[in-house]
Amino acid sequence: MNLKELAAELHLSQTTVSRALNGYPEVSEKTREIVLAAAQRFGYRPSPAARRLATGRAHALGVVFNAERNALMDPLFVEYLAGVAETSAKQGFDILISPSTPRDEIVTFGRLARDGTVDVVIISGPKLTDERIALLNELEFPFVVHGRPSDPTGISYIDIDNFGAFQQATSFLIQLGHRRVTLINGEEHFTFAQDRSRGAANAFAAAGLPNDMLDEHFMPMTAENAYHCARQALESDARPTAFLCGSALVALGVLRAAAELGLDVPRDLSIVAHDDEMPAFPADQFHPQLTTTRSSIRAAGARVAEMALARVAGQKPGAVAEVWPVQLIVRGSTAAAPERTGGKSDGNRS
Amino acid sequence: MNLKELAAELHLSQTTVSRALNGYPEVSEKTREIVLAAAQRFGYRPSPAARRLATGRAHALGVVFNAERNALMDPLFVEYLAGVAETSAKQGFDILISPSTPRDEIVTFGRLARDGTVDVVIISGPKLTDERIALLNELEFPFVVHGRPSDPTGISYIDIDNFGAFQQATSFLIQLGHRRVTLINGEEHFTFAQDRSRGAANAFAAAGLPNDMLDEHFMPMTAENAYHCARQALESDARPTAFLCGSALVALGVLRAAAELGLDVPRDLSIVAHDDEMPAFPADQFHPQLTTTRSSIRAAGARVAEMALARVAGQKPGAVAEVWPVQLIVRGSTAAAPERTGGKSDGNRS
DNA sequence: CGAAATCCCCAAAGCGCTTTGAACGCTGGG
DNA sequence: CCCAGCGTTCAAAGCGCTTTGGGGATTTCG
Repeated sequence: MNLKELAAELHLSQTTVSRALNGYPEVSEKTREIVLAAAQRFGYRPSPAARRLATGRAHALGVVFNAERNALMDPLFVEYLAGVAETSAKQGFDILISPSTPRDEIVTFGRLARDGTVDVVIISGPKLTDERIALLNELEFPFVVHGRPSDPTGISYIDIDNFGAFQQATSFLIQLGHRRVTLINGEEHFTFAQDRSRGAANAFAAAGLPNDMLDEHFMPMTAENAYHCARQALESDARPTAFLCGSALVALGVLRAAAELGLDVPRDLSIVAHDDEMPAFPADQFHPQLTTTRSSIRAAGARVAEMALARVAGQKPGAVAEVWPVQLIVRGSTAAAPERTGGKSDGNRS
Repeated sequence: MNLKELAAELHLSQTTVSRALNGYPEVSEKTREIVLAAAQRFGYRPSPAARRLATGRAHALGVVFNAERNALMDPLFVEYLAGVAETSAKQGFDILISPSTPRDEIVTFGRLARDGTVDVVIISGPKLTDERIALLNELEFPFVVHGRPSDPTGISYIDIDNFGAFQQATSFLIQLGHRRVTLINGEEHFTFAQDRSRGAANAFAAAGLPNDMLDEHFMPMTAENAYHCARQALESDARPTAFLCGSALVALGVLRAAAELGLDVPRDLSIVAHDDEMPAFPADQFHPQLTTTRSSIRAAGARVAEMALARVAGQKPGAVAEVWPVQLIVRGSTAAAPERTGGKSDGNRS
């Protein structure tokens, strides 16, 4: 049943019926009720395609996702998507997933913006110099960002306090007596990795410790990468007594390296990981349970979708800039640093 | 730039231009070339919304996904989605994600089918009695199934050989001397869980062993559930010497239980897991490396999307019914069953 | 009581594409 | 020389909705 038929059934014009259904004021309450009742009764549902053509708005929100073989952030992405879905479903917005490889990502964004299949897109994981943001700005296409853009002026975004989280975690380790700390970070060009790096460095500086006791590595955050990195660090002369991990997956790799080398966590080695709350891998289900800096990536997804919809509804870009606090949760993977058996001068050992 | 403008530019009618672009035969090659060149030059892109309204086809494929707080299959879902995306991108199809809770899943499917926002939907994880399939059949809306429906007549589907995989894995364990085996399976109402169950049972029967040596548990396949289940089994009188796991996550839970009880894998306990190839948790990155029955959920996603598109292109439902073989890959988590120190009569022990 | 304001409602014009039915110019057989 | 037949092209009618620009009733005010 379409609008014309419904209107005929009611002996009203399409105009009136349309307006009644969409809550316009120039229709009397009486007829509105009649119309709504009839629509209900006949199970009338307006055609999204027609509405889209007539209004020019798609009632959909775009998310591009990396379909490259190494979808690194897998478990995170779904959880994030669930958050986005949560709010967008509430407002009857569709979610359009556009697969893309990192190479033609920018083309994908261009297509989304020009085609009009979506009204707004969400960019996640902003980089130091982000061409996606540049493009959308140039096209004047609405978007919001999940993460903190390097230049946030005129951009609505939401981020967690990566700086604070890693500063806090690092301070905590320093207080426990740890001096040699290895930070396994994400890839260097992501702003979040930079923030975390600065957070950790800041804690060292605040404690009056030299910066070179913080051994930092940037890499895609997989368990395997982390494993290799940790093995190498643990077998080196300047063996760290603590690891800062960018994600629970990274912690998993570190745990494996420690186990293989016969190191006990937390006796020989402390581990703090950032935890985005993947339900598939709850940090408190690790062995030992992980000390984490915790934030909900799902909640962030929900919020960023909210912002995206607000943006469609006319909210100015840059109107929202939230940085969510991150809580340090101390569990079983951290302890006081072991006695320094080898003395300070590790260099002599080899 | 729209069709009318492009046509005006070329001094041709919209009809001709439209046909030239869409490859209809009733336009001469000469003008087709001209039109295509001009379209290229002006960067003309037809409006999806208008096309959708005119043709009635959305050029989109629907996937509903469970946005409930416990998105159990998280890592799997992304990998699967990546597969779907891979092929649908190739044919320029959009992917529409519809979030849903298990409760109103059926409503979501109904909406998708009636709204015309998608041309076809993919159902995954069919159940023994599946109301989604029933609904779409009744509405005569195109769909394909990822997994094997309990009644596959007239339905296009693709599945992996769950029966064969678990039969093979179980036989392998039996050959290694294992007699008490615990199977941690998915939820009972899924067809794949039934198939796996039958596969394992069949192996026991074929070896002439009583069925009650196979201890089977149905549950959502999370690491935590598996952990609790494994603890209980390992602390019972009839302690199993081997586990069959429905997924790598399940194996993770079992590994933790074993570690906590001081059991060595594979010396004291063998583990075989089904592996859907989640890149985030490669089975060969576990410690010990997991013996698995391996299949690519991503490839399955790609294939099922292909089928979905074929379905849109007019292929008859039920035209495709593929069951992919599953390979047993022996790694370090399996070994010969330990000597039976306690004798056969475990019942006496308590 | 007439004019202006107020309410409701309507006819019709798009939105940008596809597709039907017709017409055009040309060739070739009768 | 005429007409059927073919290859190309076109004008116009939708697809189902929103929205503009009125236009009857009814009310309100001078």
